[in-house]
Amino acid sequence: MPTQRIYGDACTIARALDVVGERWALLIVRELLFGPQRYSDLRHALPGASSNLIADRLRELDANGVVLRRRLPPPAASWVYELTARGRRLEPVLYALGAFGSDVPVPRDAYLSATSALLYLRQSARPEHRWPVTVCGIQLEDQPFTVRSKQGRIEVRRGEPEQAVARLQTTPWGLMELISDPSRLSDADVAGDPGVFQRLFATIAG
Amino acid sequence: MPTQRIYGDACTIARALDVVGERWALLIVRELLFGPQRYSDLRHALPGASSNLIADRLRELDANGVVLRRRLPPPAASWVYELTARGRRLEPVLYALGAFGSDVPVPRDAYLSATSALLYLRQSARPEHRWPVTVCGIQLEDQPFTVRSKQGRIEVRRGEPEQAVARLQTTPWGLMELISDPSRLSDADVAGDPGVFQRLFATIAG
DNA sequence: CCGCATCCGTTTCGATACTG
DNA sequence: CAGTATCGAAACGGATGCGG
Repeated sequence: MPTQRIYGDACTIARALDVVGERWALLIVRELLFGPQRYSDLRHALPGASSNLIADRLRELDANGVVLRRRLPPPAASWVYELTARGRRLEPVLYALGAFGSDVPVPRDAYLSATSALLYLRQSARPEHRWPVTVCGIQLEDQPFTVRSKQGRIEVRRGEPEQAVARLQTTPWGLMELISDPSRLSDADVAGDPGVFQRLFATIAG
Repeated sequence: MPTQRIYGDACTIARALDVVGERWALLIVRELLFGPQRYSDLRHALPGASSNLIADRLRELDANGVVLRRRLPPPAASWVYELTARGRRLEPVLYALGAFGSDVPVPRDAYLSATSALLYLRQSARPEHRWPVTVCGIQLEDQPFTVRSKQGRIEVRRGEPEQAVARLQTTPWGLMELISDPSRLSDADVAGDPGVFQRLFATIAG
């Protein structure tokens, strides 16, 4: 049963929290940033959230126009949740929270989703502006992502890349380790040119 | 009794929410943006929050280095809460939320705090860059604020201005009305040059 | 009066079990 | 796979109490 308590405060900050202030809501939005996800994908990405909570939040977010429940084309025939245009307007909120949270200690035995690891990569890597556009694939626990470094930025989206100069397969924590110590790339599961990842990860300070 | 639940998620977004994700936490931070506040001031600004909630949140925020509990100098001798440097790092989070929340409908019978009204003014007024620095005072329900328009921006802080070219006294909702219809300034309680407010409010579209 | 603490009914959360 | 159903535990919301 979705919650419906509100702050009763006219401030835009409080009104935003009326929509995404309940527990787990913003983490569900986070998981949808790089593309649509099924209910079971969300459960896997948010192992600490109970199933009814995720279902309730999705209903609320749907009712508030933040996410959309959509049926996949025939062969798949399952349902996915994806961000609406309004939902994507939460991106700056997530980035601001991420900047604040970077010096909050990591809890013991913390889980790390594939999306979270790639958000970290996206946020901290600074490819040089003069580098050519480069497309590579990163697969984290069977979830394929396309990573494109382009004009000083990184774009990430779910799905296999069409043509990639390199592909890396690892886990979310494995990716974090490779980022903090790119020399381990020599032991990693890389197809194609490992130098692409070497150069990209080397732009990350710390 | 302060809450102790955490997401157990290594993502910086989730870690931020471990600190400020509980109900009312970010609204307390909002109320401290323009200067220190006493416990009773916070209760007045957040009438929907129960007393134990505010006390619990302040303890949590204190324990997490977001706010500081400080004794005022002798004549006053009371306690105030103020943002730490870390707490001020939440400003971008609040602005991002405010931007998202601006198209969420205002709840019925919503309350509006003095801070919220001035955040709206600060966020939407666009004084022209060539205008001279102007200091005015705005008093909202006995709470004095100093508003300084300066190089295309507005700075707000709690307290009486030292020397102001104009002073306005009204309520938070009264200020919102004056912003939406500056012609009503002729009926407002203004001392000094009303043109200052006229020009400032006229820069707000809508 | 201020600054909380305590009490208590209600809501929400978290964990697990269950169903179409 | 995609959710419901259930239930104990925790958090919230409102009222009241109480020492300084």
